[in-house]
Amino acid sequence: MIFSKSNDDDVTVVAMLASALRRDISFGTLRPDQKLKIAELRQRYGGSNHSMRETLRMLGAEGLVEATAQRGFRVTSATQDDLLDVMRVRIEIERTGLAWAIEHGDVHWEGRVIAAHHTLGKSEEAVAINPDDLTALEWDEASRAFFASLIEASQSPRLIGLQRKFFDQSRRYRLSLLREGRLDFDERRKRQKSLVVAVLARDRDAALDILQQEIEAEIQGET
Amino acid sequence: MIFSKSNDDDVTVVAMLASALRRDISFGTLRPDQKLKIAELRQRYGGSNHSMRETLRMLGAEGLVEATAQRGFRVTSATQDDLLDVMRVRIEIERTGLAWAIEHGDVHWEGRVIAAHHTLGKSEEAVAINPDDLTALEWDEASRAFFASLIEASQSPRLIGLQRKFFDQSRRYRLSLLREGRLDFDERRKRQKSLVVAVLARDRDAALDILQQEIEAEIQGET
DNA sequence: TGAATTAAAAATATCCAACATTTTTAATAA
DNA sequence: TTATTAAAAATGTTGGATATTTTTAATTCA
Repeated sequence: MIFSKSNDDDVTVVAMLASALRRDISFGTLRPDQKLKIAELRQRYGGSNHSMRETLRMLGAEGLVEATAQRGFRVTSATQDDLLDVMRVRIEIERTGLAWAIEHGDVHWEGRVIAAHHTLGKSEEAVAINPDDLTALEWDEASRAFFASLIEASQSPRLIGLQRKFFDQSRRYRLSLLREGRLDFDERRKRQKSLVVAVLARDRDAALDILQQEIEAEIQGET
Repeated sequence: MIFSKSNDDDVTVVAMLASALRRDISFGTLRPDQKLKIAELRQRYGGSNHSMRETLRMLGAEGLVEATAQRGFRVTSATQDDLLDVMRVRIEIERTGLAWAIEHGDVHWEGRVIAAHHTLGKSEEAVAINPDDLTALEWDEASRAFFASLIEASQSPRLIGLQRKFFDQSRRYRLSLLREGRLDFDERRKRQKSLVVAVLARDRDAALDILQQEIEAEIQGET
């Protein structure tokens, strides 16, 4: 068949529950530290108790939820320290990944970076004007895809997985920055542009530097 | 009470199953790529189908097992490429962690490093003489504790978690090296010694360099 | 009054049994 | 031999039941 589900994400009940919960944690509908009682969650999202437990275990693995033996699950707490930790680690992971990608990447990789950058540009414009939930999610995904494209050629499955994981973990903070209008889209556009230029010029040090700045711009503890 | 279980590892059925499976994957009793059928596993390890599924999800998160929708679970395959990937990532993670620890660590941290090094020394002697399964596991744990002590003062929970995760993922390869007698305990002892010296001297560059060598010594694709 | 104890309620962690769906294997036909 | 089809096996999911543990509320006693 020509058409097929692009991802495995919604084929199983557990996968569906997982994405619903992920979304609600990202938007803060399920707040940090909130107790996640199986019975309540089932009422809200459906699924059997086992499916729900399995789902929570998955989210636990992703770092969105924390499990304590005999005491169930709760949304991972969001503190300034946690934000700092995730961003510092992101910087190290992504710097390493980009360095390796610049070393190994070929011209097709460059093409994919350019494409992802183009898509991201459109999304940034859209979300700057109208930051509603749907637009925000699309923007976040475009952003993820752009960063992912950068290290795609790193040839390290683990590094790529880590990038995704921590990008997902930082989503709550990022969407919160967006909601509060604390993102400088003008600066972002300039940085992203010069990042792509540096990458295409294979100017490793410059590229790593700009990448780090772009990530650091998401920290902004207090204005 | 004075005595209490030191870890949450065995309080729940799932946790018990997880450690049993982890052990058997490490030793290769459950071989790479082996299909993990729920029914068979239950016969062998006990537990209900749900507990077993939950366990496999956990191990999936740890990277020891891979899950495919509708097609169940299998032991993560072990290839030369995979070994290289995990070791390269370990090097980056642990270098970063040690750099941060050297920056932040205090004298108590130094003490813990020395203690862990001492314990490791004893274990290395023991396993060099008699590498049976139990001794091997104790040695591996002492080794883990030593590496962990190095980055303990990094002040990054995520980095510490990643170190553990990838150390665990590389256990299969490491135990296999040990079994085949391809570890140079003399070299290891010297490196570990000088690593501790460099750490205590806060000689960052030297320490990172030796740490990297120590990890690389575990790669040894072909003799 | 306030701390400690006890009893009741809620929630977690399990298990068993059953079924629909999907994948894999074996048998049969072209 | 290759395709097709039928049977078997395995996965994913559900509902209901139960022991254990944690949390909450009520009660007692110093």
